[in-house]
Amino acid sequence: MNCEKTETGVKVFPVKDLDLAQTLDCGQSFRWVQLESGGFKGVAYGKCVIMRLEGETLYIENATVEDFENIWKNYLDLSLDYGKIREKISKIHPVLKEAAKYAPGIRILRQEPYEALCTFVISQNNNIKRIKGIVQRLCESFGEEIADGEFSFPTAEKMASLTADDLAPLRAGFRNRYLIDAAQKVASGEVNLDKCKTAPYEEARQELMKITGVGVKVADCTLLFGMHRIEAFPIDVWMKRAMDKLFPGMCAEDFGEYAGIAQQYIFHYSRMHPELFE
DNA sequence: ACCCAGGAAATTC
DNA sequence: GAATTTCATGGG
Repeated sequence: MNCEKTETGVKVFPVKDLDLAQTLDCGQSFRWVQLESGGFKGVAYGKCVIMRLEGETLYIENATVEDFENIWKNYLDLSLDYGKIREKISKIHPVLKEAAKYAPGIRILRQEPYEALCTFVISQNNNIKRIKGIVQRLCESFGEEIADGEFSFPTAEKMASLTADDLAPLRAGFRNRYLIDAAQKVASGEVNLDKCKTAPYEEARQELMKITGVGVKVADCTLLFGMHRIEAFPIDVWMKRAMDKLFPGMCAEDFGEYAGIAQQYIFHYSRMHPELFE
């Protein structure tokens, strides 16, 4: 895979097994918006870029070759061979094979751990459209303006200096105090996010669950999308329906070391086929 | 008016 | 301890 400078950003070729809509707008990150041009604009790691894919050429506007190597290559998980993984997990179950074939361009993003934690705390008993609005207001209110009208995700330290009432304008409701608790425990070191990247899975889960407002599902999503623990298998309402109907008798462990990737294929497939569950 | 939303805490049985 | 209710907010 080669990355070279263009007039306004970088150009990367070849990029396989990537579909930007399937990856950036499928409920793992809540900060990307699709422009009329078709490109996706978003902020991660304090940088704002616009991505677009033409065949197997990925263009990232407002990025340098250095940023690509240090941030975006990692963010999009481009070092992992998803084609090979898809082939492997397709042998587990015919419906999984079908789901993987349906959206082969899904990748698991490597988001910032604290951002993943907060956005999935916000996600509970909520819908994706509203989650995006709350996250947007959170960044505009308490993040740093890194470009004209573009804001980074606020730090745990910044949020730890606030009270739940300060978050009222976000309209996140009962989740406000959960966010403050998360910020305080991360900022103080009571919850160690770095440890969650390498600790045994159940231990990492318990570490996150020290936070009020973090249960098994939010912990699993944080581990999958913020710490790249691809063995995680978050079960939300869609996944529960899918497991009951499409994979009766199976559990997370049956999906193996790439369970998280399988989960994303199944989640997306299920959301695109609601009629399966009527 | 009623139900649901990538759930979890608080309360009740 | 397991099952049920409540928690803000917005959209359909």
